[in-house]
Amino acid sequence: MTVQLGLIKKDPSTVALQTTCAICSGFEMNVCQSTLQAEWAISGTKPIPIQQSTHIAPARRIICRDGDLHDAVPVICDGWAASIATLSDSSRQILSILLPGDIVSTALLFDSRGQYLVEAITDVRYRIFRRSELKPALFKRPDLLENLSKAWIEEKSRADQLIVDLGRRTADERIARLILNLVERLAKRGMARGEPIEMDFPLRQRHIADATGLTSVHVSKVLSEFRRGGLIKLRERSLTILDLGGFRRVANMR
Amino acid sequence: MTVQLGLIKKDPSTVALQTTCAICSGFEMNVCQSTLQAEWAISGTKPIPIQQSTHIAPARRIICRDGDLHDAVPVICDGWAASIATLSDSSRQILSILLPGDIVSTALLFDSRGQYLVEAITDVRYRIFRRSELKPALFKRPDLLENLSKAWIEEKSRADQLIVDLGRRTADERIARLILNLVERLAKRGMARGEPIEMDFPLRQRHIADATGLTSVHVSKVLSEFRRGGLIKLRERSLTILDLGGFRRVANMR
DNA sequence: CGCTTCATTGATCAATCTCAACTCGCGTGG
DNA sequence: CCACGCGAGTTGAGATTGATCAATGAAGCG
Repeated sequence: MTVQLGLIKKDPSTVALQTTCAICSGFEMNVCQSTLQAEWAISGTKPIPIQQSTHIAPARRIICRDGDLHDAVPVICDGWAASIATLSDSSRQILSILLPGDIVSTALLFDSRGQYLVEAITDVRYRIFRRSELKPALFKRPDLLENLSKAWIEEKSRADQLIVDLGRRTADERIARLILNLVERLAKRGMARGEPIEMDFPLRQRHIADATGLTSVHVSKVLSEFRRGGLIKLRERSLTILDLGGFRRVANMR
Repeated sequence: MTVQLGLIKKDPSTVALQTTCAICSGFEMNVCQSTLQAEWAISGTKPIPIQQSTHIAPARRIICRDGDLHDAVPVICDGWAASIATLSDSSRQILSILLPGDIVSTALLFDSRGQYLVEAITDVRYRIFRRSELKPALFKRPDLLENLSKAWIEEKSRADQLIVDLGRRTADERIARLILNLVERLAKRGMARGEPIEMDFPLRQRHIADATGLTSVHVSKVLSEFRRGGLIKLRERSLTILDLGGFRRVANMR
């Protein structure tokens, strides 16, 4: 599907699209079809025609690996995914958990050197843009570039944070911080509500282990510990932070 | 000191400047005064006047911390430095070891949110550019932007690599990989020569520990192990890789 | 409904940390 | 010139964290 000047047919899922694309434009590149359309209506600026395609992947499916990224820049519209580095002994390290509105990696806008793969955690809807079109558009539009730089700083800052966590923190801290970071990111997207805070939490303990550099056995023990301490409730893919103060203390202390 | 149209007075250290700036322009932003001058001569393109100042810091001195970065983008001209995150218990994690030609962080070109400090490892000569001038220049010059994107991809890829190392590798592997990464980066700069490969290596074991998420006590033991195994020679701030194949094997295995 | 993946728990093991003592080289101030 | 203190490095003993192995039950999925 190619988008020209924002002229798009409505389809039955319009409402859902608008919801998630509203999230998306707040966080990322403003290049999505719906966004461009809206922008055109508001500002009168002529949107740049960017070829894009929408895809759906079921949970646990690989969305893309090295070879797939020659000209593709994927953006998560809906669902959770993870970018994962795999080692020769088949152990895995999650580099980043991708939430709706996240571009898989800002570096992909410029080059395709990715030593990792992207895997769906839940069912995922995502779009693929073509770098060969997106990149020139960026260079022409300082406002898009400004958005990009924000996404990039955010991405790098999270990577640095992860380095510190993996290098210098205990299992308890790593897990608590992973969860709190996700809570924060979800809250920004309106995906965490209530008092006490509550949200969908589709991560398996395997994912938590892969993200924190631990084994899933140990993750299970630590989570049980958290539950016993009345800090969180976590079951049936749903998470409640029962004692935010206490949990924060576990996450930051040392 | 402000550079206007590449008109600069020669000074006694011109030769040294040219040497390191040749390295620098190969790796980073091409905004340095010497580079701009040379570029002007070659291409006839009018260099952009960028205000910049040269500084010197002795080993172990902090080059900048959070607050210093409001409008400053430092680039290492000469010597080794490290960007370091410090935790509340005063333990430290090195995010990146900075070699001549490295910009401290490409994210600094867009924003000053840095939760870390930059510390000189050896005596360091560095330049500070002003973001308020550099950033607009970037947006006007696609070629500079292209250079920037390369530096950024490189930076992010190294960060991702470090995440995997800290999350999934043993002490031996982490240390060997740190050293091999440095060897590679130094070689690109012409700072590692010979057969077997030999180079200046000013890192203290403390730095290695801070970079690999280990304690310096354990680093000492692992290095002794490497020495006993005839893999490396490391003394008096000088490193020789005696058995490159064997050392690579230690670094990559699992 | 049968199979795979996920989660829990206990026992044991291994990697790394912590603590401590000692050496060495270096720079500083008396 | 010497004494001193400090940071860096080495080494050993013992403590701790988290990994590995194994067994079991529950949950998700075709």
